[in-house]
Amino acid sequence: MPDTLPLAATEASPEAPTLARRTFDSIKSDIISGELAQGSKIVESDLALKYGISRGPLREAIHQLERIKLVVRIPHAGSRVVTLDTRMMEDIYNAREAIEGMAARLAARLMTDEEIASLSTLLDQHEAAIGKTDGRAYFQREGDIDFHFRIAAASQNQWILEKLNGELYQLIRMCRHQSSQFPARAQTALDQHRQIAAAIGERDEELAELLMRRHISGAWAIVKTILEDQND
Amino acid sequence: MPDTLPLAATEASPEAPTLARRTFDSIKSDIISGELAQGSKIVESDLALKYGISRGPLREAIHQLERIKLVVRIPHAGSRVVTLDTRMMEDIYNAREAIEGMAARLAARLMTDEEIASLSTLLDQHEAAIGKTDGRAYFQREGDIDFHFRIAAASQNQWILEKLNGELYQLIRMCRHQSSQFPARAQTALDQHRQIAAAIGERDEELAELLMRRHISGAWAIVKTILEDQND
DNA sequence: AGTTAAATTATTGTTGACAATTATCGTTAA
DNA sequence: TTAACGATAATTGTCAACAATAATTTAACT
Repeated sequence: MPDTLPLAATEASPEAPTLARRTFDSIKSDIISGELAQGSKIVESDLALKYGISRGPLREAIHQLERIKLVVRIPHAGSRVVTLDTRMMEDIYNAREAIEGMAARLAARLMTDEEIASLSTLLDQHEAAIGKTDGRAYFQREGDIDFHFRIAAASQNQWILEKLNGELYQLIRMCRHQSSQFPARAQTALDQHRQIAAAIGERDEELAELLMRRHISGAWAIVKTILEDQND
Repeated sequence: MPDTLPLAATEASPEAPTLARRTFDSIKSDIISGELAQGSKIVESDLALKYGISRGPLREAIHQLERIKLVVRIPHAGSRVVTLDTRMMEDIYNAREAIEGMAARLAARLMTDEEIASLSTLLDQHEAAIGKTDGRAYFQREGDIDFHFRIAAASQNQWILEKLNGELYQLIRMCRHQSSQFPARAQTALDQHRQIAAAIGERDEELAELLMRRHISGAWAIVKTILEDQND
């Protein structure tokens, strides 16, 4: 029996099973979008009021946010929204390079031929999108993450998938979303994605890992200059 | 001012600032030691009674345990102690190989000469310990993890350090602690540690990463056979 | 007897009040 | 004027009761 509920249900019916979880999602997107400013103090009672819930589930949501590093918490002293400095982002990108390199290696080993074909289709779509929207489109940036997500999923490594999707990508989204400048390197990225996909298609684990690592460290080099320019 | 507190303080004064945190530590060691069996159900009220606290902080402790994967939790359905199957441990070791390889690379770049000398001293101590105690103790006393921890710390990458020390090493400890057999490859491990330390001393990032990865994937090959033997 | 449905129980999710801790601000003294 | 001290306020940590959900048992019916 499909749950074809009336529109009102969208608001009323949870979608997510628990209050804490819904609140977690809300605050998360508020932080990533910048609605909750970096470094701003989080007062439990205030936020509980704002989201219309009690402090219990709100606390739980904050703990989950701390887990994925969107919030830093100090016992008895409260919590603040994370501030993304260059140092932290370098840690993130270095870790990402290592993990996602391994993911690419595993993907080259484990992806089915159908999945590889589907990945190629995805890149075609991205290419079309770039042509239409002049490359800088918001869609493309999420499209970038689409590609990386597929590889992470194909690695069949739960730990890696969870860390990439649940933590690192969130922070990178936040960093991108709040950076004033956007690099227009959509075509470059797409070319590299194609090379990586090709290496996976050849089942060349070594090359897939190498290319992925190079792709990511190259991205970091650019992000780094942007971050450093901003701090002047 | 060193905190040379009297013995009584160890018991009476918290050491950890919050109840939830202390309970987290307690349950964690109970799980790692096997006192709380793998796969056993966790009932909040029972544990709250057992540890003499209310459900609030206990819930918080359980959430933290879920974060480091010692507990799996399903909304509205309760939580259980994790069960370490071969599949999960393979994920862990693959992730560890990637991350700790990167840590070794960064360590080769960033370690001071003093730290390198100190690392060498540590390995001397381990060698002495092996001679005395017939090798098995190297793993049991967790000297092995000491070495790896130093490298993780020397990477100066907070994310990597936190994931290794807070998550992966815990799971590996648990796996070792609850495995009936112990591989007596202390001398082999020590030799490999020496090679890694040497590469770091030479500031050879490439080699340090390579050797670390080989060291870890070698360890996994052994752990894997043990796990598979156990499941018969 | 087996299967489904209702009622009961057990367990988790949520709430508001209370306790403990930390930060803030004004006062006093050097 | 500044530094240290103490009182006050703000905020987090903890608790016990209540509500909602899921699991279990019982009962009825085919």
